Order: sequence, then C-alpha cells, then structure tokens
Amino acid sequence: MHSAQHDGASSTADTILDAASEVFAEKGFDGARVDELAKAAGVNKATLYYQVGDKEALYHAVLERVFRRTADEVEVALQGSDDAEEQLLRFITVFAEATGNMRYASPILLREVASGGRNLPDPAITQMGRILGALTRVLARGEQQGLFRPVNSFMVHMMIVGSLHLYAANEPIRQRNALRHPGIYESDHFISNTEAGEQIADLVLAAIRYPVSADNNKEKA
Amino acid sequence: MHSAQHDGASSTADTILDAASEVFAEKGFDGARVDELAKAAGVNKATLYYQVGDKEALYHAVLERVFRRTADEVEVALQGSDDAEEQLLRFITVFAEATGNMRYASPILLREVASGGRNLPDPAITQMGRILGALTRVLARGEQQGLFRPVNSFMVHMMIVGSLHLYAANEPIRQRNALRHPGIYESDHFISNTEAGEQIADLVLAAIRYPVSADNNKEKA
DNA sequence: ACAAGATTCAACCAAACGGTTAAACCATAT
DNA sequence: ATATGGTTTAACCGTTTGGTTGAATCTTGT
Repeated sequence: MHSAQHDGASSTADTILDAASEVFAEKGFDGARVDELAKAAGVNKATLYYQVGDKEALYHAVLERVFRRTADEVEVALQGSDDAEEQLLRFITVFAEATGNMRYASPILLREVASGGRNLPDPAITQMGRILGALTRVLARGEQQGLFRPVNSFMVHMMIVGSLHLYAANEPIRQRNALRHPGIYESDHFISNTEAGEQIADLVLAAIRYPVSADNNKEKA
Repeated sequence: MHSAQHDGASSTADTILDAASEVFAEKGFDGARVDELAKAAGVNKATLYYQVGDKEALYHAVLERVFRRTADEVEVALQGSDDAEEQLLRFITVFAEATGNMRYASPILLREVASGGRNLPDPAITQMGRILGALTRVLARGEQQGLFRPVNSFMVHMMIVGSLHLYAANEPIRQRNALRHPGIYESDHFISNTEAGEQIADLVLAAIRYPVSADNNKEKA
C-alpha cells in the first residue's frame, strides 16, 4: 500500500467526511458548496475529488456513515439484557445520546426525509432498517412477555425518532424564540438531549405498557 | 384598484405561492430554481419578482402561509369542547389531517428545522407558537381536571409533531423500501395519515392519562 | 540516489444561477 | 379614441457553481 495513511491514523478521506458531515448538516446537499466542503476539511478541492469522488459520492458516504454509527450503537446497547422494558429504555436513551453527540445527525436525517430520500443510497436505507429492526424486536419481545400491549411498531419508531431528532435539531429555533421573548424563560424548552431521551422514554413506556394500577402511577409524578 | 384580480378569484400571487409550496417542498430553498418556480406557476420569471419579490421573500411567504393554515385549523378544532381528553384527541387528529392534506407542509417544516431556522421569518415562528400554545393549554386543562399527569408539554409537542411529520414525509422512502423487499409487505408501514393520527392519539393519550385499571385496558387491545 | 506511483495544488472552464431591463400588453376611466 | 398605470414578457447580464487539468510534491521500494 502506497497510501500516506498509517495504521490507526485518520486518513485524508476521513478528515473530509468529518468536515463534510457538519457542512452538509448546516447547509444541506444543495446549500453546501464544494469549495466550502474542501475548505472545511482543509484540503484542496481537487484533493476532495481524488479522495472521495464528486459531491454526490461524498454526501452518500456521509449518510451511510452516520446511520451506520447510530445503528451500531443501538444494537450494542441492546445486548446483555433480555428484559424488554429495560431494552426499550436503553434503545431510547442510547438513541438520544447518539443524536446528541453526533450533532450533524438530526439535520441530515430530517433533510433526507424531507427530500423523499432523493439522495439516499441503498446502503444508508439498510442502516436505517437495522435501527427499526432492533426496536421492532424489542416491542415483539415485550408483547410476548406480556409487558407491552400490541402496537404498530413503525409508529412507535416514528414517535421516538421523530421527537428526538426534531428536538435536537430544533435548538437554534428555541434559542431564537427565547430571544424574542426576553421576559419569560421556558425551562421546558431547554432540557439536554439526554434528559429529552429520558422524558421520551418515560412517555413511550407509559404509552405501550399495560398499566399496573391507578394509585401507583399517580405517585410517580 | 386597477388590479386584474376580481373578488374571490385567486390572484397571480396566490398561484405563485401555491406552485412554490410544492416546489420548495420537493427541492428545498437551495434546491429550487427560480426558473423552475416561475415555470411551475405558469408565469414569467419577472412576473414572479414583480408579484412577490425575490426568492427569499417568496419562501418566507410560503412558510408563513403553511404554518398559519395549520394553526388556524388546530385552533378552530379546539373550540366547542372543554373536555381536555376530547380536545387532545382533536388536536392530534386535526393536525394529522392538515399535514396529510397540505402535502408540502411536512417537507417544508422538516427542512426548516434542519437548517436551524435559517430562512424562518419571525411571523412564521409566531404561527408555530400558536400551535404549541394550543397544545400547552389543552395539557394544562387536562392536568387541572385531574385527567392528565404532569408532563413536559414541549416534549409532548415534539412527539406529536415529530412523529406525524416524519411519517407523512417518509412516504417515498417507505415505498422505495417496499420495492427493495418485494417478498414481504409490511402493512404497518402503509397506513393513511389519518390512521397515523389516530394511532398517535391513542399512544399519546395512554402516555399522559392516569391509568384507570389494568384489566380495563388489556381488553382494549 | 532514483524511479514510480500516490497525493496535493493553483488556476482554469463551461454551464447554471438569481436577478434586471426595456419594451409590450391590457383593463379601465374619461 | 386615447391616455394611464398595473401587469407580463423575452432577452439579457454578472456572478457563482461543480468539476477538470497538468504540473508540483510527497512517499515508498529498491
């Protein structure tokens, strides 16, 4: 191998992918300029074409990588437990953590859905399928165990993914809205992504779990 | 008024806004071409500039209109009932209907959130606030009435809006995924937007309602 | 030390883009 | 009839854009 890349060290291509993830998240595919992508990665534009390919190839690579990472984290988190409730809790909190840490994930996902998957390559769809599959298995197990009531697992997936991505991506708008109303501070609008995950987990569990008893639950609040 | 517009008839500007809503939904602000916007409206490009203004002004007008329409429908739906549970049900189903009918609404919303509100004018934020405000009042009333447990109403808003917009905008990807797996047909992935609204309403109600009794609920499934 | 391939770069290009212009069109009032 | 002002249009323009090129510069095997 005549590559400049040493073992373990991050290659030029990785540097480009990292930078491109943030630029694409901020500007979207059409809004991002190739000059800007190159500049953000600190390489010449021709280097970008040499290392990754054209703008579309770069975008595809970014997409697959972000979904693969999320899917990996989720699948790992579900190992080592066979209690469905525990697994569901882990699924949601780990998903929330992942989207909170990869700040570019939510904007990219939302834009891609909005465009009808116009630039979504098949490998990226496969990664999304891994995430949905994991949740579906957890819900099925919970139903078998008599813990969860039967639900449309795809809609539960929409609830979890939709609320957490929307909340994470929302942040700039929430900030701006707070500036518009300097008098009042809505603490509900500014919880961390982790807290958001916990609250969504609480709500989703309450939504699908067979209730235990009316009096028990009232005390939780 | 020397305008060519007669009472009630739709003006050239309205025609442009209608067409632009669909083009912007499909392509996004950066992806939409002004020539394309003009062609979709059936007018000359200069007419578009004369009637509405530049590309950004057109986009702003589209945004405010779509959020205003949704907010109007939601607020109307809540009138004529003072039962919080009934109101919450109406909120969700009407919201689902509105996003289902205005097919451009979900892509536009998702893209705008993804971009951090970069092109979001203050009037549009005001409209979003009307929708959130309506839900917040319903939840507060339900809590007062002893029907709902105390929850972060912003996160409940994220759940409802996120899941329904994500589901609606998702459709092309679901279709494509179905083609990728011709053997299996996942009926859960292809319910109508109305049905999706009903399922989300069911889940959200279960999430925030004080449970009545374990045995009662098991029979509902 | 040197050959050879891998990698990076500044400069360049054609096409596409958002926006403008001056002229034409059309309905109405007098 | 014709003047008036709102409205529409084809043609045009300067800039930006994604992508390319050939030369320069590293890296490695011998």
